[in-house]
Amino acid sequence: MELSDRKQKILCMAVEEYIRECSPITSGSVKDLTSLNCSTATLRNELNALEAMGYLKQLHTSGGRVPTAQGYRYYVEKLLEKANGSDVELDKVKSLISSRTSSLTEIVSEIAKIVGEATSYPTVVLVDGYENLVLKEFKLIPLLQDKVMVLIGTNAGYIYQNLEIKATEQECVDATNYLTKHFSGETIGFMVDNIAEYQDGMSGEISAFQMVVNSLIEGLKKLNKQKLLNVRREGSAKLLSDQSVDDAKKVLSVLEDEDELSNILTLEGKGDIEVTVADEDSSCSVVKAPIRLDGRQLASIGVIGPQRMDYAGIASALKVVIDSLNDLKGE
Amino acid sequence: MELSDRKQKILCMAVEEYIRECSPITSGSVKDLTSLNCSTATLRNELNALEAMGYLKQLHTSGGRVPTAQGYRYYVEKLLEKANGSDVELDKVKSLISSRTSSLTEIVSEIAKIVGEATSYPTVVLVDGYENLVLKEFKLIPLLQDKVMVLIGTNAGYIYQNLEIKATEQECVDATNYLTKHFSGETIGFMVDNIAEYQDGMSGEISAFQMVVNSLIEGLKKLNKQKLLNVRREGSAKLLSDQSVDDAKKVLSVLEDEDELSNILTLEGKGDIEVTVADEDSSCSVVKAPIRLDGRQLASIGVIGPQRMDYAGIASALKVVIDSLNDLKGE
DNA sequence: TTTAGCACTCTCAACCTTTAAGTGCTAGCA
DNA sequence: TGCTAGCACTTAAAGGTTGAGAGTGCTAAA
Repeated sequence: MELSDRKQKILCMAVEEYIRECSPITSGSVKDLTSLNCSTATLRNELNALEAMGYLKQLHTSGGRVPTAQGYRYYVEKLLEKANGSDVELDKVKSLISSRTSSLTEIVSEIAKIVGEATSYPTVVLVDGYENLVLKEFKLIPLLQDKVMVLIGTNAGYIYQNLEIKATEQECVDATNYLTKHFSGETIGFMVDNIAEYQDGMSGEISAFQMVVNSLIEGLKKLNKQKLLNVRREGSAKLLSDQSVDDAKKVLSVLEDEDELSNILTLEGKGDIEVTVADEDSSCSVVKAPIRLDGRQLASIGVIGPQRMDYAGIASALKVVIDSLNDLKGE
Repeated sequence: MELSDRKQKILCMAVEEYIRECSPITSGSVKDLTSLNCSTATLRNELNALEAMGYLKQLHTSGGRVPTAQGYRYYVEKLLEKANGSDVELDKVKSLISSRTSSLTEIVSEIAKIVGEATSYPTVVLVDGYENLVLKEFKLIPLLQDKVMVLIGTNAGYIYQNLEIKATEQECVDATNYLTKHFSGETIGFMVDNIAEYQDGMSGEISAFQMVVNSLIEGLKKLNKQKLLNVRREGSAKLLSDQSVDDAKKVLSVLEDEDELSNILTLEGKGDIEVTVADEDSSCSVVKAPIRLDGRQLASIGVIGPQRMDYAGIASALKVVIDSLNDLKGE
């Protein structure tokens, strides 16, 4: 059922006002805050209708109305239709891009920091697998005490791995060359899936370095299952001032539970920005988006907060950031 | 002024009980909870005396007493005298030790995690400079796009650095050999301070790789000024249940302020475990300790909480962890 | 030095009252 | 049919009162 123009206007204004002031919306405040030329009685009828449709609810008979989860959702949908840029400091995003010499971990942490600071809400970035990273460079370096450090350059920064194996300088060089020759330009997923085949096809030339390569692949498989989670806690102290203790507690609990964060950040659809509004089932609201590079999804980013939070600001900040990242070519 | 045995007993019991139950101590509860054979009236006199000395205070005329900051401090001092081990999972500490292949960052994060989980309080580890790390191994690796990755093995894990310079394979090998020859076994501080001298004394042999070495030292100087801070938020949601909203907010604010955390973690004395009790000046309590390796201080670790927190449990957990680490020889 | 006894103080919870805000409803009007 | 004015009704919030209960300080006696 589609809402009349006036109902839409009233509902959106109500949600925004409630997000801002946290005080229930009354027929009087609607009259003051909109340019609608009608009496409070008329507005009361409208509010009554919106309540009957499930968008608003009264906390008690004579105390104004507050948005329901459904009301928030309606607002958020309208919002995403006309999502526009925001005042995120684009400079920061750009400097991030130029610093691609960093490790993936640093880059992820930097993205979380930028969004966290721009929105003043807790922000989580999740890299849930390295399959889609594109390989650019390999370096295997023998270290003291039978260890080998593997340095893998990708289109999204470097990743490191420590292997507990004994290998000679020459074996490392051979392995480096072998990997560079066959897998440069491919994704990590491709390499892990196809390495066996490559080795089968050249059983003649297999030598000592094969052991090194196998160990690396084993390591990567393990690494792939681990999730790289970066959590920023911007504004979590502020939650206590802005929200009921109960709501704040819910958000803080979620932030401490890494499994739940992973679940939350898993993207449902193929769209861009997705919003989940807290209701009886989910204890906090999330605005999340995929991070892509060269068209492949690498990670997802989510801003976590209570039901009453600044969806508009967050969504537009996220949009700016992920658009910048998505535009970025993995040189 | 020294307290009588009985006063000591009463005060310590009062603090412990208040930490546990968060309800004011009355003459009745003291009688119930201690084995002292005297009447409540006598105990009232004692409580009165302790109040006059500043260890306890009444919130209102007839409502029992709670410890003052001074009272907590007295308790904590007594506590540290007889600090004993706890049920921290020593296995975890040991597995940490065996995983010295990791990077310093990973090790620091692991220490914070162990203590955070053992105490259920927010825990911060601060590495405020790399001067005292002992150098074991160098590897300079030329990468694509005019970059050089520097891998420095120390007695406390590896540190990485990315240099934005152009260098040949041979220059990197030369630099690696040069550094290994002169500084293996020394501290990073020594190397940074003395490198100029070494170079002066051998102006004849200075060659292309000098540029690489200089760039590395510059980088290390910069790195040395940065502080490596790892913050775990264990139990920060629980704070909201256990404490007044105000106290919880204070702790959460501190956790968000990296500068303040650095200040807090700076050790005052030369002792082992230090405890600061929250009072008018400091908004939260801290139990902190130095992390040493081979007798040199590398970092400090602190557990942050409200005034009313489990000092005994935290102090003993910290003691176990830092003793294990201090015993550790940086092979 | 300790104890028993007692008057005193203060919080807390329950209860009531008043006030002001905001509503739903109805009847009348465009 | 939609809008409006008016009015009775509801409710939360704030303020005040009360009684009960817990715990104290003080005093006099052991």
